[in-house]
Amino acid sequence: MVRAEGERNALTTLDGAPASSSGDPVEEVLDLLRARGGRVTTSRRVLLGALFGGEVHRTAEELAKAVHEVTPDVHLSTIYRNLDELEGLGVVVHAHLGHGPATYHLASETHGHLVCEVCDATVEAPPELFGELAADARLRYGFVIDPRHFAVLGRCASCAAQEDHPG
Amino acid sequence: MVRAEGERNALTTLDGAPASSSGDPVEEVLDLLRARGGRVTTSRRVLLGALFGGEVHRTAEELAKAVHEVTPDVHLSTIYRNLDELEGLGVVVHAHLGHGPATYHLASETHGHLVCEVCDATVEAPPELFGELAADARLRYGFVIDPRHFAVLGRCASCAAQEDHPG
DNA sequence: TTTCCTGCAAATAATTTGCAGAACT
DNA sequence: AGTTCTGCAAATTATTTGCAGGAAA
Repeated sequence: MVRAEGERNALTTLDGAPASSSGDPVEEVLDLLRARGGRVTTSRRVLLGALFGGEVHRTAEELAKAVHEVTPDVHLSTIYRNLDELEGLGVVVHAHLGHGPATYHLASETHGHLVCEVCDATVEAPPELFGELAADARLRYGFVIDPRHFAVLGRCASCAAQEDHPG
Repeated sequence: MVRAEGERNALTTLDGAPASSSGDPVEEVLDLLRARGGRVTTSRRVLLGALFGGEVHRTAEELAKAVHEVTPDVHLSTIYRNLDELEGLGVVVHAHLGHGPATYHLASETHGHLVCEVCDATVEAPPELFGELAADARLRYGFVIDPRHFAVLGRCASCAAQEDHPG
């Protein structure tokens, strides 16, 4: 289940266009950004570096902390603006896992989330888990669920167990 | 699908104890509150009146507006505190439907939510829709999903249609 | 008369925005 | 040069909290 850092690939969700440059996923995204009229800046490169390495789910604040280890002067508002930009590019998605701040992750890391209301543990669930629900929702309501932007709340295994036999 | 106001019942989730008084659901909840050492106040009675009549999903702000039509001096912070109290009693639950403020509704109105990311429309989905997901989540992860505190994001029928044939 | 509840003001947390200067193309 | 980004400060939104007076039991 642990994923090596180099293993992550960029732009897999963007219709098969073979990314141009180096093979470095960060540079691939930066190329895309430039192709869309955006500018390649240090803060964006470092943010992407943080996104492609490290924990999957991170808040803007946590990403800022990672960015600051390389470039301490990047302002939090810049992180927010860049995450927004990257989301528009389809590279990043955010999700609201229970209460607290939103978390951001790579769009290529598509999954749903099961979030424990008691201990805040997050289980990443493969999209298949939602297949039946997706089919039913479409059939009954014409509703197309978004498998990426997802948080289902409840009790994780250990917290549920503790509630069944308290004390 | 439209539900007459008087039809709503109180305390259905609380283990079968037949509520004492008048049959008015508001008064039933107030009895419960008093039994737990709480005090029956005007702001609580009016808030419960608002919850038992009117739109199902409302934000604290919207509930405050409804309360103010009867008693204009109830402070928003009191609404929050009372909603919290009622949630502790199991009478009310809140859910985060996409972005924006939390919404509150009666615990007896149990359902999941399908929220459109484009137009914010909310479809109330019966718990059965999540049956398969609930079973799989429990089987594969030991995770017990909470069918009440739920928001699945995606595209509603009309917004999904518009994306398929744009323009 | 004791404990709980309320209004008010202020604090908090997460995020957004206006602006003037700095950096990319 | 011309547009886009950035840092900073301040505004916004949603919610919480401390406190001192007022009300329910």
